[in-house]
Amino acid sequence: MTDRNPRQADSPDSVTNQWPFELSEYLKFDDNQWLHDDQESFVSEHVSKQVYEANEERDFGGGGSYFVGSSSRDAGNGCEKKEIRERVAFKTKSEVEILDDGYKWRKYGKKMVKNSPYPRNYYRCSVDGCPVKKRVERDKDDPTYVITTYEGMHAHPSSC
DNA sequence: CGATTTTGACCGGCGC
DNA sequence: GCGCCGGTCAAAATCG
Repeated sequence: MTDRNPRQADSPDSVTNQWPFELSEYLKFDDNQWLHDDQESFVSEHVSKQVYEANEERDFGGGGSYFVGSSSRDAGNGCEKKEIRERVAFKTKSEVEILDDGYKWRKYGKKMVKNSPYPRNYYRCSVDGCPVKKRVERDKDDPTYVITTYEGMHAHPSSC
């Protein structure tokens, strides 16, 4: 890595905090199956309508953020310690896919997707006990956009 | 020196 | 049964 933002890795306060980006859209699915064949079209359309001011300078400025959530089938369960697989898809406009959200990520794989001429990067939380995984992929239609998919919740202290 | 990255290969699941 | 796809791990190399 070249430079890591001076953000804290696991602070009791920052964990509950939100990302430095501006979340505008928020979608929620149960057993979402996003990222399919024609899914790309619906994403493009959705994101297209979400325009914002040009705030990106060198980091990402945030703004057009797309979000897709899944899992959560049992109602009345906010904090579980089982294998909760929360999927959070995030579309952000940035040139770099290494968006530092406050955690340390260790890349563990790169794969080429058929739908996109760009490779997909697989990241994982370097913190021990953190089953959180991150998937970063570039948009096929808009290379300026990066789709970050978070999987799982941080198992850091002060989380529940 | 340690941590992290990189590429390739391997594995499991699913489809046909 | 085989092929394909996606995902993960591994070893080695590199950076700070």
